Amino acid sequence: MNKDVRVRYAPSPTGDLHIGNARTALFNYLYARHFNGKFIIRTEDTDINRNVEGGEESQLTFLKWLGLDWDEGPDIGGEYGPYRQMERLDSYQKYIDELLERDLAYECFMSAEELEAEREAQIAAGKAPKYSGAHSNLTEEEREAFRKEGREPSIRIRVPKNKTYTFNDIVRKEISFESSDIGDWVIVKKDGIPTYNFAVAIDDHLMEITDILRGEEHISNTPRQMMVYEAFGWEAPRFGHMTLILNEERKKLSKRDQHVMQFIEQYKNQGYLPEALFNFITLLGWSPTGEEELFDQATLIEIFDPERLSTSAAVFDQNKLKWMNGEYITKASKETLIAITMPHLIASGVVSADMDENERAWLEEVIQLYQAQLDYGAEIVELTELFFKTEIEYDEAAQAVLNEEQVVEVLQVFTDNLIHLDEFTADAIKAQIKATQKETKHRGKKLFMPIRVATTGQTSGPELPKAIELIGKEVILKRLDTLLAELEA
RNA sequence: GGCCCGUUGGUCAAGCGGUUAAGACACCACCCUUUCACGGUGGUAUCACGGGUUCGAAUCCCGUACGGGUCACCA
Repeated sequence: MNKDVRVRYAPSPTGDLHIGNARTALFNYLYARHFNGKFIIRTEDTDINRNVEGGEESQLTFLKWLGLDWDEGPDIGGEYGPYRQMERLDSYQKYIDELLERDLAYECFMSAEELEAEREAQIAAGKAPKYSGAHSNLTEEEREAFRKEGREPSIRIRVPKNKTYTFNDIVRKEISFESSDIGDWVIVKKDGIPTYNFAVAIDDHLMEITDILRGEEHISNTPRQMMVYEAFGWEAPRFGHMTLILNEERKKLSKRDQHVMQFIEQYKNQGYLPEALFNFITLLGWSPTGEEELFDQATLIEIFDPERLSTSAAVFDQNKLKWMNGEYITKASKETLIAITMPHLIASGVVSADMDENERAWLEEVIQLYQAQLDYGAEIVELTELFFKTEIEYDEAAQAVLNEEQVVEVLQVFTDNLIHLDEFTADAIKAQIKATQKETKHRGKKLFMPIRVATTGQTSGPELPKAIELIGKEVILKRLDTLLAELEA
């Protein structure tokens, strides 16, 4: 690389940060940092009808949450500002004027209805819809006449005839398009605002962007942008088009999909860790050389290699994300674990936000019981249900255990042992389980399962003595008594 | 429909002319744990199809099928 690498992520503030956008941002970030380049954020807000209030802020907030940082952007400025296209309108004007001046662009007065009619006629005739060029050679008089009618012009660029646009895609290698397949396209809308394809090329050039990684849906935009670079004699950046992320039906992940969570915010809210999400998304459409899959951000920056970007689309496997998040939770600090779980417990109403110190300490112990098996924060609610109620229900698997013949004896003895316990601690409880074993001669599954099921209602769960301690003597004895009464009846 | 892109297990994927076709998730089995969870070991399962090229093809070429993207005064 002869020039310093400058890479950008250009979000439209039309909504919250989506997984697909996050991935684009993340790979550009990795690319910039790997090559010791600059990472820039530019807001593409030229579609004033679709912009939403707070959209930009939301995008930036979740980018930050994911662990990205940038060198220039709408929030921090920089030498190449401003970083919002709507604030750059002035800088586009001279280029528009120049194109008009050189007759490389022209005013088109056709109405939306006329354009639509033209398109439909082409489709009906079995042809690819494409602007006909009807207004490409209007005389000054004709233009004047249209203006008198009150028509507003848009500005279209003249697409060169019989030209092949070829570029060497970072991920797909050589791709070419014929200019004859592309109609003169709009560079300035009727409202005077430049279109995406035009503004993006001007901005990328002005901001000295060297490399662009974006979604596959932009492949066909590339020749258009190349035309702009060509018209001004500018060198085009390197383009790389990443594959799309698909849903289970192998369709482009769309915001309407019900099966997977689409927005980064949802993952944050469900108690996913940003490091896990970062790691997981990186592995969607890119793979390292070795067999390792768990990487922290610094390592990913170091080993990232754009040559290893995948050329085929990937299905978003939420299940594997869950697993990976679980791996990160297992390694997380106590503080992090509490932070991603406690709010869910409070929200579910089982504990109060202004709990006292004792309750908090108890709750933290309960939560820690599940650190190794927890996959995401919100899961804590169902996992810990049994700690927040006195009566429990026994499902089929539990019933099966309770039907075993030794159950009554084991539970009877265990209950008697427990009643006299002064210190209701895990160690003491463990000793009583041992004592129950000696007395009943039952051990292993025959010993533990009845106790586990009777006290927790579940056939699987956390370490038993500790769980019993945390449930508390009173509740445990109550459960035991109730169950024994039922079993004997 | 035109143009563009893609196709290795259920999913993510390695592989870039010669491999017993890695690894991960999920699933199953076993081991560890006096139970559970964690962990460990092993197993089931893949080169879309048809032609070439080659001594040899998952790898290269051409077709077909299938999937996707795009053809906006959206980005």
